[in-house]
Amino acid sequence: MPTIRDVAREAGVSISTVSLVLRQPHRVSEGTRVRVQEVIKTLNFRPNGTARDLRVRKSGTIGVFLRNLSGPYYSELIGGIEQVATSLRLTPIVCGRSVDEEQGSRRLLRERRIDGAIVLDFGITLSELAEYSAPDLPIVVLNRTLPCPLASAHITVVKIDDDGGGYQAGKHFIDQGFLHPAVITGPVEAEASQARQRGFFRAYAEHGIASTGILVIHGDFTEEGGAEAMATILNLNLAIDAVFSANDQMALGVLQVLAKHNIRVEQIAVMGFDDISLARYVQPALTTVHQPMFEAGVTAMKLLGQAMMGEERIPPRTLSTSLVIRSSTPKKSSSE
Amino acid sequence: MPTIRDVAREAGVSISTVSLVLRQPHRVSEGTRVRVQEVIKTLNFRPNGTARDLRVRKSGTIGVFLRNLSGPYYSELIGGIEQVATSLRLTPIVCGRSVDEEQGSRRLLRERRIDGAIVLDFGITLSELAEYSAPDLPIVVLNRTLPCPLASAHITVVKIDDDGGGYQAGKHFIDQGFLHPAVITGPVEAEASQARQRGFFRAYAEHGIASTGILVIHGDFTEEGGAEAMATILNLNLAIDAVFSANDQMALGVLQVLAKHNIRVEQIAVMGFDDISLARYVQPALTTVHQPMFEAGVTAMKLLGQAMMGEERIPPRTLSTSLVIRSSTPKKSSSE
DNA sequence: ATAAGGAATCGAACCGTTTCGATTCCGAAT
DNA sequence: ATTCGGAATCGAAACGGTTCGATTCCTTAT
Repeated sequence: MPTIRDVAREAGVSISTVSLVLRQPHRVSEGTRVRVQEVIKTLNFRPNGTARDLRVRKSGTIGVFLRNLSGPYYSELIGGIEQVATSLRLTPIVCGRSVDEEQGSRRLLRERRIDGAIVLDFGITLSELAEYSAPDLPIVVLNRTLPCPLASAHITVVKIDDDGGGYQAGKHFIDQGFLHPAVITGPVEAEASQARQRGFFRAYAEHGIASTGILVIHGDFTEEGGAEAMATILNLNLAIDAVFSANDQMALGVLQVLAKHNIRVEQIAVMGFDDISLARYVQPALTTVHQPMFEAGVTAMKLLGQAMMGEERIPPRTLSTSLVIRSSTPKKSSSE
Repeated sequence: MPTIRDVAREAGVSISTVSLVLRQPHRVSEGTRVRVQEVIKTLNFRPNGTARDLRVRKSGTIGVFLRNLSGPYYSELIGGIEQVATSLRLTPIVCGRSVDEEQGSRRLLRERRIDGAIVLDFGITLSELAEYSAPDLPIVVLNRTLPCPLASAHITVVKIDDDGGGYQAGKHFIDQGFLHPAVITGPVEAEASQARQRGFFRAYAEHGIASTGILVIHGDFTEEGGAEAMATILNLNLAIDAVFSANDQMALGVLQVLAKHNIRVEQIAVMGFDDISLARYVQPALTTVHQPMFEAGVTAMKLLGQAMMGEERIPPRTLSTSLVIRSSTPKKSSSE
């Protein structure tokens, strides 16, 4: 692999001239410029990015850290990020959950191989992020709440209005006439599902139904977990007429259990959260709360861009959800 | 951000000693070792990866280049890659399709920021890859055929047996009694779909049915494309009893059109290819040919690992598909 | 007491760029 | 003829680590 030195020698100019040809061609006379460019072509010289990074102290690269790479859920998010990143001349590189402490996302952060990061993987704690973040390595965190005074001047939060989404869900249930719902929430450490549940309760509270009367059971955000939770609920033999699941995946499990017991959504309605693409396809199609992932990607990347330009203490953004009504929540026939 | 120099000064040792503490602790006496480690901790020193990369001429990083980040299809592949990569102490970073020539995957390749690559994005041509590949930057390409003599000593191919999969599909149709199939294939430039179609034809040929009697129509691998293709087929008003789609996505579109026209799979059976997770969920559940993506990831990463150890001209690998029979291909009732 | 050998530590070169300040060169202005 | 100014080019110092060979310092054998 030829270096800039080889090119310089071959073209009979100094190293700095070659560099100039590469970065600020207008500063070099036409004669030498074309000569150098020819040598570059014939030697197939490509400047070493690592060396450049070291010298200019940045990489033109940002990290996107996901929990796992699955689902069109993320692909939309990344689509949004990429759209903005391209216009900022930045290359996003994405990493899945880092199992190994020494590899993956944490390594990129620790070793400063990136100029910024967008973090969704909730396996990376806020205190870790606070430690890694710096003026030249700002971080945007998705879907988390920061302890009240911004932990670090270089961390920005973009979140979905989970509480509002939960409220929309509750409101919709009430509108359809479901007054005896049960809730399948996520793991306790998942802030998002807490908020969803809170909003859901609020809607019912406004309608005069106290949360104390609503059964809550914890799931683990997986399909199987949702199924188990639903089975547990059925065993209790309560008079419920609807189930709100804190994410779509679990709602899928709920639908399966219901189908197995020959219970129709007219008897027990089901609602999810997220609007994963599967939601549209299952039978009956799942009513759910849509998360604006593409918009989240765009917003996150824009804010990261600003932070990379030096802006500090960027205030958090909250994006609104929207209701997607499908067939799993049919209006309840008049009689209660 | 402190550098190794700061640590050295603070700890009263030379730079080389600090480096030694970091990389080969056993070579440093216990006393200085703990002292240096303490300074590292208090200064919160983290070695700069870029500087290290430059010196040792590698990054411990490999690129995974996808066409788009969507779909659990890829998440399995990446799962396989990550599993092996971790054991090799390598960090995989994934990039979507690079729109901009100056950004994304191409930049990582060109600027040698990675030590190896696994390429699925068929937007990157083989000749490009041949140009980028080198002893210290081997590449594994998925699902492509190389022009006969290996184009480069540092490119390895891992592919799915598309032809075999197509054959399995054809065989299954025949077994179920469908003797008048139509085929919805992919874009002409997609080698894979050609091979699938070829295998499919072979099965029928063995059963005495010539490919000349089988209608073929081109789709674009999307759901809408599949729907359009199916609509076209229906308009022709032919006496077909089954449709083989070169991928699941298009098959989904086919199912929708069929449903809209109130045609049941008992009249026109449908089969896809890929086994995306949706296939299990649609109504009726889609019979399809499963691609071993996880295994593909594992294989690709293993071979890349070998190539990175210096092995050259690694022969291509082909992985077998398997049939997943669901409800979209019910056995045809005796009468033809 | 001295030589030999091993452990601990160090100095300096090096990786491949960018960039700042200096130098050369040339034509125009005085 | 001399000075001046700008354009073109260059030399050398970074950037922040790793690593090789040299040096220092002990301990042990002679």
